[in-house]
Amino acid sequence: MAAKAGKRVTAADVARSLGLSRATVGFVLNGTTEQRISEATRDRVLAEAARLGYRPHTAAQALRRGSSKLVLLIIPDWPVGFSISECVEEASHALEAEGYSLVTQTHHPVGTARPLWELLDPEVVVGFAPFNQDELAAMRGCGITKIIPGPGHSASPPDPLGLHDGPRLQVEHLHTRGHERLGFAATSDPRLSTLVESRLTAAREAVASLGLPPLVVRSVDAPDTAGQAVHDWLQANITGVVAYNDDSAARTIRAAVRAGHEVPADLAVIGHDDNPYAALFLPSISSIRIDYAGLGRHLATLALQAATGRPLPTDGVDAATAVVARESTES
Amino acid sequence: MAAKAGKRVTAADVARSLGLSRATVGFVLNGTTEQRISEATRDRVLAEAARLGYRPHTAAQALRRGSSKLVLLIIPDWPVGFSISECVEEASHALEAEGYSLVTQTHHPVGTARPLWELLDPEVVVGFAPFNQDELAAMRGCGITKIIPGPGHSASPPDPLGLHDGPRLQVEHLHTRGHERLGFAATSDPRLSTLVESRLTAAREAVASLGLPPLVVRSVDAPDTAGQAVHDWLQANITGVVAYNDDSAARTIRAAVRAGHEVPADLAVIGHDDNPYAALFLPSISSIRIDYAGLGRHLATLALQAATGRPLPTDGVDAATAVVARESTES
DNA sequence: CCTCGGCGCTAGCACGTGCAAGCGACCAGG
DNA sequence: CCTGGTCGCTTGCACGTGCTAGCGCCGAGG
Repeated sequence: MAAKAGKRVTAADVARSLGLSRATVGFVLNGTTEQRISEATRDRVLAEAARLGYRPHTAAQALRRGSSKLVLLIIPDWPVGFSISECVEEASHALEAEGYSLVTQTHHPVGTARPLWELLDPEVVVGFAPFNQDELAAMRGCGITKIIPGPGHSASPPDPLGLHDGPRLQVEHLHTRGHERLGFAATSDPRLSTLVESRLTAAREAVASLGLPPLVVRSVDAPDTAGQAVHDWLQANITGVVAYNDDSAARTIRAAVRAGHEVPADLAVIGHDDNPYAALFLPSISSIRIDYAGLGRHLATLALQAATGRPLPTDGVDAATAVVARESTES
Repeated sequence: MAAKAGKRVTAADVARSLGLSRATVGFVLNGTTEQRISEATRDRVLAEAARLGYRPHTAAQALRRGSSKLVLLIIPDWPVGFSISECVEEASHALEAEGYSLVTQTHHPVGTARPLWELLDPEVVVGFAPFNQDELAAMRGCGITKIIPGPGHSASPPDPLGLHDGPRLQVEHLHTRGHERLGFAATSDPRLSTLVESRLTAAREAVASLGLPPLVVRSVDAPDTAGQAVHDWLQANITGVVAYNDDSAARTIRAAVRAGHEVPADLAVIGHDDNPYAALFLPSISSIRIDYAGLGRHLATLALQAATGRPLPTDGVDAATAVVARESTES
């Protein structure tokens, strides 16, 4: 059944075993339509390949064809929780259907580990947030040209990470609950800066379009700054806080409760990302649920589009972001 | 400076540009000691390679040398939080020093995405928990023989994930605080079963060695089962709960507080993994901090050992697990 | 019977690299 | 002047695959 111990089964082994040429085997296994192969031969080859446990040598394929059929997904070091794996799973699936494979790397900004694009030379590199100039330069230096989101399309049109929809929903949720004066809980963590900025901007737009007074922005990283932030907000008659994510929301709530205030009576707070801990918190935290599966499919479509060139019907983005209402905004 | 647009710079390009043979270039770039190369030539080659921006073609190297120099780390889909990236980063670093690279894949058990070992053919596959029979069979089918933890060494001697130290520390921590009758908060999530079992076993051993009454084990997955668990524990005069992880701890605390009890006065709870949210919870959750950096170095050592064959001095495992005492166990 | 076309298959090159074997030049010793 | 050895470099093969060009055979048409 299996091969002799330790040796790899090659297409040549299959050919030899059948008394055919290696080319024929290659044609069958690749399903080449250029070349006509009789039904009988095709079946024999497939059966023998299966019997011997033939696996194409990826490195040889990549060498010959010049492309690795790999897509590298750079995952930021955010505490986005494990829901991201659902996104990865879905994207992998969609890519596999086209013969591509997904490799992920969590990018540790402070670290110096060599980025994977240097040695996997993937066809496409996909990120959740735009890459900075240094990263772009490094990729170009490795001959990688297909990058998403590219410098061209500054923000991917369909808004992959709910950069606009999420904050808008947060603001609208608080507004419907009667909150007019809103604060924004940010973090000063530099590695999050781009995403914080994106979400803050989106929240500002939502506030403006509703005709509400401008957001009062504060950082809530450490307990003391969070306490100060809560103090400032209440001083300014803020009654609702849009948090950058569930972590910021938790910090805000913690500081408010510790200062003797009631959540949501004195201060309503809504987070973002629907981290699993949001539901466990006391009080449980209202949040924005992101459709990670849809996001994964979307990213895969983008990647395939870039890889193959053909535009692929962008069959309606189905990444549905939604509010999950919990105790931190409901009485 | 850089290459002509779109074309890859090969060792042959460097050689041609200098009027040397490709072999010479290869010897210099590989630092081969078998072959003597004059200092002058060596410098010229290195300079020209740098000038042209030469990058070895990984696929070609892998093909020729027969090994991919890749280590695949399978990360379980646990909500272990993002600290795991520190572990990955550290392991990458240690592996790079030996010319190996680390690729990670979060294993989504319910998913059907093809495992990466099928197409990267890594030299070693490393996991946090032992692999099951199906996975082992699949790997062997792809010709992967070096697997950690292997079926041979059932549990890696130095206890990578704090499988023994962590639970022992939890029990001892509660015991020092005067708790004699202890409960164990588990989860019935099947994908966590192996780790839960490991930690439960370790906790039982610790309890036994201290001469305490046996652990009362309950699941705390859903709010109602958690409520029942808390009820059972208090009924049995349990005063301290060892939680499988911080998530279980949070669920336990939530249920206790909701039932009108005080934490830690009525029930002290200690979690595991020191998830970032443990410190934010109300009350903040005592936990076990794992030395992820040390764990990463350790895993890298194990992988190199398996890859190269030479035993590599296991220079003292420095993975230090420690208790982080917080409000959920301190008055 | 000869020719011609198509079907089914094969010979062989190329991809970029690592490395074994070999080859010319130079130098010292006899 | 010849010989043997070493240094520095080159020729060339192998890795496993994708795919182009071509080859033999067989049946049909003239």
